[in-house]
Amino acid sequence: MPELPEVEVVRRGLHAAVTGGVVRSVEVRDERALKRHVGPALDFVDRLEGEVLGEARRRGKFLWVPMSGGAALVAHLGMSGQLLARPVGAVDERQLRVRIRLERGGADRELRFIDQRLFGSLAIDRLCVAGDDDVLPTQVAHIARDPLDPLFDEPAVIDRMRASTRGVKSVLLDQGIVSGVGNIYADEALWRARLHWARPAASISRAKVWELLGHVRDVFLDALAEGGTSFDALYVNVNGESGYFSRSLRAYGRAGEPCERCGTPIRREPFANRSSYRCPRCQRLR
DNA sequence: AGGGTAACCTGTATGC
DNA sequence: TGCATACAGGTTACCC
Repeated sequence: MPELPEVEVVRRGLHAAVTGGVVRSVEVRDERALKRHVGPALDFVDRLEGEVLGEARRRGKFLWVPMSGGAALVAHLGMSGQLLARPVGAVDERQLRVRIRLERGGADRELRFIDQRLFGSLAIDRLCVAGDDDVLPTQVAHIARDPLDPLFDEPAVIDRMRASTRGVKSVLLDQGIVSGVGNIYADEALWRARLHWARPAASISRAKVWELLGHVRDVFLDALAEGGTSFDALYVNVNGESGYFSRSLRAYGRAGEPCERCGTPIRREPFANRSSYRCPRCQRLR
């Protein structure tokens, strides 16, 4: 569920809530929430306890918090993951999977990982130096920079996208080419660019792909300004608050509603075991 | 190479 | 009320 804007909202919240905290204890209530951790739950707990948490970082949809010992606490929210900063003693959420008790400035609080569907997970991972001198957790090394990254190499990404004969949406969702885009924002950017999701990327002009990436960046920034997209209580920031960008969606989830440009009803179509939404008039194949 | 599919999970909405 | 089905923001593996 959470795509770049939602994950970035969480990252900013983590910065305010946990940076500088010392891990006092860790409770793993469901080991399935450690899917990305190499090793048993006990190892996860041992490597986390006593560490001082640094400043939260993000690449694409991955989050991590560097720790004093040199490793990092890595999080991916999957479809339904949440990271919440809660006071000690607050009532446990139904899907609370991992509880991390922190001490900061003499006060205790909890960083909680909640995940309904368990496609997200936490892990302790070591940091490595990736291609361009970037320090990343090893499991994040294959993730490309996102369009909001100051070092995003736009001409190189345009080349890579146009080197593919795949459908343009499939390329947008490929986190190894451009990261942070998921099903919602792919459909929104394609609507803004008037492109059909199945259009082969290689058939789109350089200028048009450049425009498309501009729309991806714009829709990310628009969503960020609204606190992200929440359809229900599944996506919330670290304080448990929803975002409001769902009001501004123009394609995603709007099947049957008139396109804001031309009035034609938005259509839902099967795509890669999920759904794509497009305007059948503005976003044609040829 | 890249598409289709399934697997990993739980919860909600809908229809009968 | 119950039951069956479809669907949901992601990622990865495997099979053609």
